[in-house]
Amino acid sequence: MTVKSPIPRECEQCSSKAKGIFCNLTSPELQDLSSHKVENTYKKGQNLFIEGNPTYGLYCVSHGNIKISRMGENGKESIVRIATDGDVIGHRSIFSESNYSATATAMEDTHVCFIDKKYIMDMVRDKPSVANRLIEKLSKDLGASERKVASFSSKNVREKLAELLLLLNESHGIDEEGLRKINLKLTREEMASLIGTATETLIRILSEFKEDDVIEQKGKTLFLKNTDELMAIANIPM
Amino acid sequence: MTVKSPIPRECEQCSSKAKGIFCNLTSPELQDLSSHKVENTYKKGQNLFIEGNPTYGLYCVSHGNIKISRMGENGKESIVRIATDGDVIGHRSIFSESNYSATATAMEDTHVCFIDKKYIMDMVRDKPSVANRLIEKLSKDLGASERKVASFSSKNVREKLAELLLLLNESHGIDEEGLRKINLKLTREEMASLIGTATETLIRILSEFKEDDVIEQKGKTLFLKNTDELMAIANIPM
DNA sequence: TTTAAAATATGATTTTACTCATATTTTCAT
DNA sequence: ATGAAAATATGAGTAAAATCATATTTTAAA
Repeated sequence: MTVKSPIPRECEQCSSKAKGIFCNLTSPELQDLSSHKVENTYKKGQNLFIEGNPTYGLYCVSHGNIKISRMGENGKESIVRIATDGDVIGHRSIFSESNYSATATAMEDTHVCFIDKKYIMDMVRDKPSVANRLIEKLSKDLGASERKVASFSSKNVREKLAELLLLLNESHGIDEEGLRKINLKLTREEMASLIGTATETLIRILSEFKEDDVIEQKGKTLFLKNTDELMAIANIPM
Repeated sequence: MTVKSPIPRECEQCSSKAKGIFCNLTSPELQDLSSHKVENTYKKGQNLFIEGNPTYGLYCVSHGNIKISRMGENGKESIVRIATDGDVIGHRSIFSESNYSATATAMEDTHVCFIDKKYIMDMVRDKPSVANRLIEKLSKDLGASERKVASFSSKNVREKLAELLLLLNESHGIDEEGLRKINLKLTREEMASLIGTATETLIRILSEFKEDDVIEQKGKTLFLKNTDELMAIANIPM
């Protein structure tokens, strides 16, 4: 039995603080934010919001992994990204469209803080640091998204999968027994959806990677054994 | 000989104003902006900036089409988008990375205003309306980019091409003889690069569209004859 | 604990799109 | 105006990945 680290009740202690858009706020400002947030827990499979619904505000992930996905016209789910501890969700939608363009689903039991749209809007107007951090965050998100488009338009599945494993390593990787463990439970179908390929194709190439000793699989969990080789496969310059 | 509309010298008259991030500024503020901008003309093929170069500031397209492209690891160009009259370029890079992630190339003789990074930064800090518009713009750009990722991961070339034609219609389409004319000179190679496919494949499917009377080609210019059909092909709900 | 359902895995076949080849047309520089 | 280069076009062969089929393993529910 492991000792769980307690979930912080105050924004000041929250993992979202450093990564998020509130990192430059003063203590009193954070306390005000704290008093305006609404804490929520979601069980595995529950939705924070659904594609097409009107936007209510911003979500800060305090603990847990959340799947952001779109439903394609063909009925197939396309996963946009996996948000994790400290990530902010919904910040794009509240500033561009009136409705969410994707669905957010808890991948496990999750602790999330909700901040009302109006409070955020006021903050962006009154606190330059928040506006600035938000601009920075959106810019980085856009950069990442454009990189993804570039990958999708020039890479084959093998290259895209290698790239995905490296990205998951950055967002969810932890050290374990000298290897990098992808600390995230994903079905093969979900992995396939992240790179826009068929589940069977993904499984096949994953098997090739195992064959080539680039990754290892214990149960459902993936371990990276050779990130340099993955970089080479993904065509990422070092 | 056609009568050219004069290119405005003042931001207040500029086509960038309405679309851009400065639309809520007062007259004196616009005049100050005007006096800080640097006007530039670029001949066809000249670069505004190059991928990897440090960022200097923001570019407002007053007149002309500008290609934003990345060089893939495989040596093939991947076109991110085509910016046109009123568009802003480089706003993402100056707020996230220190270097441009793409190259901007004039597709014809072009008139562009350059605004220094520091001036923009100060403005974003001091004028909430500018920060707000910028946040909105980045949010919309991110939305568009995420839509593109979704398309790329679920659509085949035929669907992507139909979608591209519709997008070009929105950004560059004009009415002519009851049809929609794509008012933009693109080589087939460039069109292919916009949707991440091989040039030959693009030409083939374009021929199918001609066959099916969905588009028409006069010289190098494309005309859309049946946008509803294109929507159906692209799987875009009406 | 047993059983049904879901997920993983692998093979066979088909489809899609890429590559290579080559012909024709268009564009551009001299 | 003319020739070279670039762009467009189309065919043939190949490669990549999707689909369909089915077996095995894992997971979760009764």
